[in-house]
Amino acid sequence: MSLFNEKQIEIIIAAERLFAEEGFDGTSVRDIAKAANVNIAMISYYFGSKEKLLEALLLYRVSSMKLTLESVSQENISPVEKMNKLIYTYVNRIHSNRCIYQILHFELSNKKRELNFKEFIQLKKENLKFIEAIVKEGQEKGFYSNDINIALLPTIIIGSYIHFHMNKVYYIDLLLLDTEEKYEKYIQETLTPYIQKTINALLTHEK
Amino acid sequence: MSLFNEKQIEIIIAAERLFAEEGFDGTSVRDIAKAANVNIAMISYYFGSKEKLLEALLLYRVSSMKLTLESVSQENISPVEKMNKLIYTYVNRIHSNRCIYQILHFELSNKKRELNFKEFIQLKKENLKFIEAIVKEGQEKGFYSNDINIALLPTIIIGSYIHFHMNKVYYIDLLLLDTEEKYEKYIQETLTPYIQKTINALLTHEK
DNA sequence: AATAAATTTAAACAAACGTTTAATTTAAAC
DNA sequence: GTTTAAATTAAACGTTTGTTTAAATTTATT
Repeated sequence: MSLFNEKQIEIIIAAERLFAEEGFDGTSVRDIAKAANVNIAMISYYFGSKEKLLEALLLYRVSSMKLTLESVSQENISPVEKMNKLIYTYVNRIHSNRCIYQILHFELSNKKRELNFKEFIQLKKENLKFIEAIVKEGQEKGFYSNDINIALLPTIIIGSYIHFHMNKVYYIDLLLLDTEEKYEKYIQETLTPYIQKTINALLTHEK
Repeated sequence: MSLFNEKQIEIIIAAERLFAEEGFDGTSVRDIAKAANVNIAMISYYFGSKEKLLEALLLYRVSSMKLTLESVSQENISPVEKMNKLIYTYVNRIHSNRCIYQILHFELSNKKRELNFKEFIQLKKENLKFIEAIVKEGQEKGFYSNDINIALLPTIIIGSYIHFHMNKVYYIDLLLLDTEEKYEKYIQETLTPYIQKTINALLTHEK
């Protein structure tokens, strides 16, 4: 059983796209109702308010983002390969969920609303544990340097991807990614391997 | 002669803080007028509209951000030291201008307003040239690998810093940075050196 | 088939929004 | 000191905002 019924999910999905594209304050409940093909009153009816709809959206997405890194850390491959797979999986997941990440980034750094980010912070902490396990395995097996700030590794991975995506307009201009296919291809074939290479270089780098 | 008079700059500065904290659509002209201690009508009087005030803010900040990396690339030090200094200067400048960067990141990735980002994109391209010059000098002198995607270097540098700052709430929790001093100190003494180390590892890393 | 509950609707609500007005005050020019 | 221009004000403008209402429709239960 899901937390939300079909109609509620339709509204959530429509709101997600609009919140990402226009911002929460830049989106009206009338916009959402039109995009979801429902009457304006349905948003209050199902969620109570526009802000509670945002909370429902966060709950819906964050809870669905759990448990994607666990399988990687249990595979029977070298720590270096594990790390590459983890970065690939991580970047892919953020890319697939880029709308909610965009919304989250705005809401995390803005003082307007008091939202509950505990679940999101918990998710980030759990992801960090998987990364930590792989790094420690790599250190024990002599692949990696012992002087690593593990807490900042996701900063580079996510930060690089998010910054690339947020500055899409600039990179389209600079790298001539004039079609959506070229943009997607660049993320898959250049950006992701580049992040993998960067993390690998950092982890194997000696003082 | 400045483009704006004192009163206009007061309004711009007040708007900058509010736009960063509450978002453009989350800030009303009445909020701005109150923060700048002027009558509501002064915003239309001086700038024409709220959106034109945002444009004025972008113009004001972007034009003041030019020419900070040039001096670094001309110093008589090794490419490795130059790169470290450049990253230090770069991160510091973004940190000092974090409000406008936050606004820019939202506006760049949002479809609501059609703003003129040409100046900002030009600034980024000029910064890239300085980075490129240092990397090529490092390659010629045998410090750096020849297999470097230079266009993506700022992605890591800025992306890591911005992501750290945007997720401040999370990092305060994770790294116990419970005072503003500790947060500032962490950026200076841990995050910036970490970014320097990462870039250095990537540049010196062999395939 | 009758009843009850859940869903959907159009209309209305007050509040807040960005902008404009026209009158007033302040500063500058002559 | 008078005239002209610039700056500032309070009030009002028409829209749009999120939310609620009460009636109508659909679905589920008995």
